[in-house]
Amino acid sequence: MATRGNGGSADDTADARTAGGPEGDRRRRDAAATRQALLQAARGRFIRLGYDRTTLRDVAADVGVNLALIKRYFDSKEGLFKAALAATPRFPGSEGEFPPDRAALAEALSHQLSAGAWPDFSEHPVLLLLRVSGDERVDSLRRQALQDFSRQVLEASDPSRTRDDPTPAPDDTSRAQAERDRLLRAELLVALGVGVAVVRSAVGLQPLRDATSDDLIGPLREVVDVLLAPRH
Amino acid sequence: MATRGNGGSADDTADARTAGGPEGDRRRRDAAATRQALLQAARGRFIRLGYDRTTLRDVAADVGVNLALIKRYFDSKEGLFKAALAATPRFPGSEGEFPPDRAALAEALSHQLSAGAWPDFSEHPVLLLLRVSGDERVDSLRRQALQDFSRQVLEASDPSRTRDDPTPAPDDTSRAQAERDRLLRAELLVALGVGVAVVRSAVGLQPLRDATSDDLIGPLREVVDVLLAPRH
DNA sequence: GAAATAAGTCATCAATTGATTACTTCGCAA
DNA sequence: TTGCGAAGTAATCAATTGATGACTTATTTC
Repeated sequence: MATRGNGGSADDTADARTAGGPEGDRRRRDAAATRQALLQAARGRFIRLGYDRTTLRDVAADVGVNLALIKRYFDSKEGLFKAALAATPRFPGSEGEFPPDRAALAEALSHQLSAGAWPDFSEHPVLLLLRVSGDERVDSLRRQALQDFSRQVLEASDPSRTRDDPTPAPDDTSRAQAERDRLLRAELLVALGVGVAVVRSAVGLQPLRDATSDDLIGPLREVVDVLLAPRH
Repeated sequence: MATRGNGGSADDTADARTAGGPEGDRRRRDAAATRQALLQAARGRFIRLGYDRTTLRDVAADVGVNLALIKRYFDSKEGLFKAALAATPRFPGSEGEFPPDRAALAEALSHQLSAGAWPDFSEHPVLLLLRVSGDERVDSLRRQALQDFSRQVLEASDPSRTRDDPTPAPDDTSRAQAERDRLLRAELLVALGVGVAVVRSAVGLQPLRDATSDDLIGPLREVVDVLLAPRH
C-alpha cells in the first residue's frame, strides 16, 4: 500500500513528502519533513473525519510512510492528536493579536466563516477543537483555547480594558453581575462562530454553506454590535 | 455483564426494562418494551458519546439484554441510529407547531438552550443531529431536520407568509436576493442555537454552560430582533 | 571506506466490535 | 398439559485498528 522507501513497489497514494514543495526534495530521509507531513495529514483527517474515524494507517498512507513512524514521532494516537491540536492556528486570525474593535471583529469573523476562507471543504481549524479524543487533558486544551478566544472577543467589547487586567475588582454584586453578563454575551458570539462552522461543514445547510464574506458581513456586524456594544 | 433473563447471575447494571417506570414491570418478555428501552439507551449514548464511541454491547448492557436483540429489532447499528434520530423530538418545541413570532421565538430558544432545560448533562436532541453516522441517507435526514427548522425560524421573521407558500414568485433578481438574505439570517440564528448547544456540552465553557433561561433571554431577544426584524 | 546512528519497514499481536447462527426459555392458546 | 412461536441468550467469526519489537537501509562522521 503505497510504500515508497525501500521495499516499495508502485505508489497508489499521494506522497506529501516528495511533492514539489518549496525547496524541492533534497533528502529521502528527512525526519523533520516526515514528521511535519504526518502532522499535516493527521490534521486534515482529524478535522474532516473526527478522532475515531481517523486511522493511523490512513494517515501513514497519506504520507507514504510506515505506520510505525507515527509511534516513533508522536508515541501514540493521542500524542498525534495533541500535536495536531497544538499546531492548529488560533481561531480567527491565524497570526497576530486580535483587533480590539467591534467593526474589525465583525470583519474578521465574516471572513473566517465565509466560503472561500479555507481551501478544502470544511477544514476549518475550529472543527478540530470539537473533535472528541477521550483524553481529559486534551479536553482541557480545547476548553482553554475557546476560553482564550472568548476573552479576546470580550476585549473587543471594551477596548479600555487591557488583557493583563481582565477582571477589575467588583465594587458590588451588581457590578460583578454586569461583568458576567458581558462575558456571557462574548461567549454567545463565540458560539455563533462555532455553530456556523459546524452547520456549514457537518450539515451543509444552504445558503449558509456557500455564503461569501460579503454575504455574512452585514448580519454579523449587526449581531456583533448588539451583543458587544456598551449598554445603558 | 448484567444479564437478567435466563442464565443470569447478579446484576451490576441498571436494567431499564424492569425499573419502576409508569405501569411497573408487567412482563419479563415484552418485545415492545425492550425495543423502546434499547432505543432510549441508544439515544442517550449516541448523544453523549457520538456514533463511533457508542458500542452495541454497551447499549445492550444498559438495558440488561443480549446484543443480538439489537439486530433483531433494528437490524444493524445504522438502523439503530436512524431509529434514534427519528425518535428524537424536533429542535425547539418538542411538541406542536412553532410560534411564528419573534418574541416567542426568543423565549423558546432561551428556554431550550438554558441550563435546566434538559435533565441529564448535555443530552440535548440537537446534538444527536450532529453526530456522524457514515451513511449518506442519515446525513440527508439530518440536513432535512435542520432545514425544516430554518424554515420555521424564517416564518417567525415574517408572519404574513404561510407555510404552504414559502417562496413567493420573485419579481426580479433583487427580490430573490432579499429572500436569500432572509434565509441566511434565519440560518445564522439556527447556527447560534447549534453553537450554544455544542459549546455548552462539548466544551463546557463558563458562564455559558450554567446560564439560566433568564440569563439568556435578554441577549437572545436582541439577536433575534436584529436578525429577523423586517428591514425597510 | 567502514562503523555508528538515525530513518524507515515488516510482520504480528491483542483488543475491540459489529455481525450472525444455533440454541434455550418463556408465555400463551387450544 | 402440551406444544408452538416469539423473546432472549451464548458462543463465535471476521474485520479493523492501535501498538510494538526485530529487522533493513540510508546517511553521516571520522
